[in-house]
Amino acid sequence: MKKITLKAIAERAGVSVATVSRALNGRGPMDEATREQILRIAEELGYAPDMAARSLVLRRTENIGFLIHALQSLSPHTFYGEILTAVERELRRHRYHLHFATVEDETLPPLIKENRVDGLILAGCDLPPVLIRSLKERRIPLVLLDNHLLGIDSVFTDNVNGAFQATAHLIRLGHRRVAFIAETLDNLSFQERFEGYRQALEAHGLPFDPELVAEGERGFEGGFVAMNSLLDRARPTAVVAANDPTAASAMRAIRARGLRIPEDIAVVGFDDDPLAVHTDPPLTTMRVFRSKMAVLAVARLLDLIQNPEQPALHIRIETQLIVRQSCGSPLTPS
Amino acid sequence: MKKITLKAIAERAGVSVATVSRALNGRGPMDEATREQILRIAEELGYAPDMAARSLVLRRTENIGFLIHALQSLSPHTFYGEILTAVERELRRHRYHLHFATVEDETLPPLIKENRVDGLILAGCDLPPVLIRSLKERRIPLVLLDNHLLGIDSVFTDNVNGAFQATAHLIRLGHRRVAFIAETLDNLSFQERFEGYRQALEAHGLPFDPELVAEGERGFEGGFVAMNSLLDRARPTAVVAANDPTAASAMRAIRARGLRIPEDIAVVGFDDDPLAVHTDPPLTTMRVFRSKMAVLAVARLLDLIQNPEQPALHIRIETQLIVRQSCGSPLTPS
DNA sequence: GAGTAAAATATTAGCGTAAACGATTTCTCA
DNA sequence: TGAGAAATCGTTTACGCTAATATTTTACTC
Repeated sequence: MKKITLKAIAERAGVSVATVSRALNGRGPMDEATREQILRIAEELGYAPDMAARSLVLRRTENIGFLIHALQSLSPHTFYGEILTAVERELRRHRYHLHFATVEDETLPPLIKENRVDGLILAGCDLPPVLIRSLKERRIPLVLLDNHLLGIDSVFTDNVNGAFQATAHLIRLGHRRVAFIAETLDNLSFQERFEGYRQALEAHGLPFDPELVAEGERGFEGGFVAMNSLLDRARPTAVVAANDPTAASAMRAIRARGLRIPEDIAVVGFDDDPLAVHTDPPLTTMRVFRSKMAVLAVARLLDLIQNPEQPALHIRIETQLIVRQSCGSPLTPS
Repeated sequence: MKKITLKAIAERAGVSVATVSRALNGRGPMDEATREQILRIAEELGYAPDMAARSLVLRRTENIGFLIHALQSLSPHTFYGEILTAVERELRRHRYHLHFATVEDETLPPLIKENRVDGLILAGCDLPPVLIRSLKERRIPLVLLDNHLLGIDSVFTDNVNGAFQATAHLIRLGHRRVAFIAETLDNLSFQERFEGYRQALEAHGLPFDPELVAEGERGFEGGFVAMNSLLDRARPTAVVAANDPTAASAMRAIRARGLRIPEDIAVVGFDDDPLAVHTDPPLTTMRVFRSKMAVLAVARLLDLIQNPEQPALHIRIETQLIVRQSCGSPLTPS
């Protein structure tokens, strides 16, 4: 089966390749009859332009790179999986394609230098800023997703305000000793959520007690570790977890000590991960709009590709409190 | 910043572009001194071959397509996320790149006709066989991952034997009324697991009772629906779930009726999804080797690209029983 | 040191496409 | 009808690279 090229169509239609190219791309005035005939033949032969030839001459690939830190791939929550598929869906709608790549350090991934992509979506706040800066210097259009950095376009979740609301929810339910736990604070999102937690305490006139803050370790059981070390030294009546896996993990630590949720300790998570509905009791959490982030990031990136010289835009998306049973419902306070 | 091409290097080194190309690709005999000089200059200038030009002439892209049914992206379990990142890691090791695409129906995804990839990994058994066949007819090297079909290379999990073992585990613990639930049986993997369940019953001399089989619906709450409808008409002492999310969901249905796990009903899942450790009690399940599948599929695909005319290979990977607390431990039988 | 073999490098062609430019035909209107 | 404008289409070039072929340089033999 030989490759179907412009030439093949040209021969069949008895015209030159340029005419075929013009007909297919709709450039310049043309005789409607011949255009239709060419389109018909192209359809018949199942023609599709060779991407290599096309991008060689057009200097663009219609590929977008989706970059994520390799760390995240290990992370078992589906956060970036959902974002990835949402980004792909949106790109497909615009006839773009998605290159998926992970980076482990600060070295430039090969797809950049090799001109494999027209732009980049950098997902997550674990990508080293040094890498981001050096990508920016190469003047590749790029958008940060779920991350932000001065001078670079970004679409991200309002973590500070989200954590504020989560904490305020607990305070409204009457809690006075509210703890904060995270797998790690070596992560911008979690730091911001921590900040939101502190602001909420302050706004409600509650003292900040460092004893009520615990860090665990990276990985799925980070929340378990954090919660245990916290319970070893203090006894909060409520816990704000930096994300849902951490919360779920912490819930296991709480129950392992014979404490009840939410009666003894209320728990609120963050992200509205699918697992939130499966914990026992189902987890109250802050919903994060992954697919909305994806759509906005793609739109921004495509705009940036068309028109590169623009001031950086920072799009912040608010979160939404999803009340389940892990804090006691507002109707039946714990 | 102008693009760094072979020509630029050639001019700097005072040789022709062909020599530079040969030096970089290591083809043909060369003066060691000039080769080293060329390599040095290329390094200095940060040269990387333009992928479009390269693949235009070489007729290959060093891109692999990773295809998945759009349905799966909605599915919140991390199964294919882990596989995806494992595939990407393995491809990167071989200096290949990954194109991520989802399909919603049987139409050929554009990346095929446009020559964007050298080969395909088709992940999951939800991809329409019609589509798979038509891809095969285009003679694109491809490997099925977590799926199998006669005449097409595949790497997949031994679902039948896995479910057999899961069921046998329950029977060994003394259970006689063992149920089977799935989100849907409209899926090869789940059908095979169902088959393994039946075979285990038969092998242990237990009758097959259709009353003890329930299907739910696609989506995260499928297990909840299935378990409820099952409990409405029957009362098993143990349940085999087609996968972990289904099991987790079913556990909620069981507890919602005030029944205890594993004392009243034992539960075993499938996949060893990360969430298995977070359920209460932690879920006994069959471990599936995602990253092993990924590595094998990539190896097979790259081999197939180099040497297309080979008989199809079918690589089946066994599962492993992971005993947690949802069945009662073998040491403390329920 | 001439003749030849071998090694090293240069020249050329071509991959499939789009765009610039040029050539031809058709149309418009005085 | 004829001149110019407009429409239509063909030719050429360029994109950056590799492979095939041609040419030069070097090395070697007697």
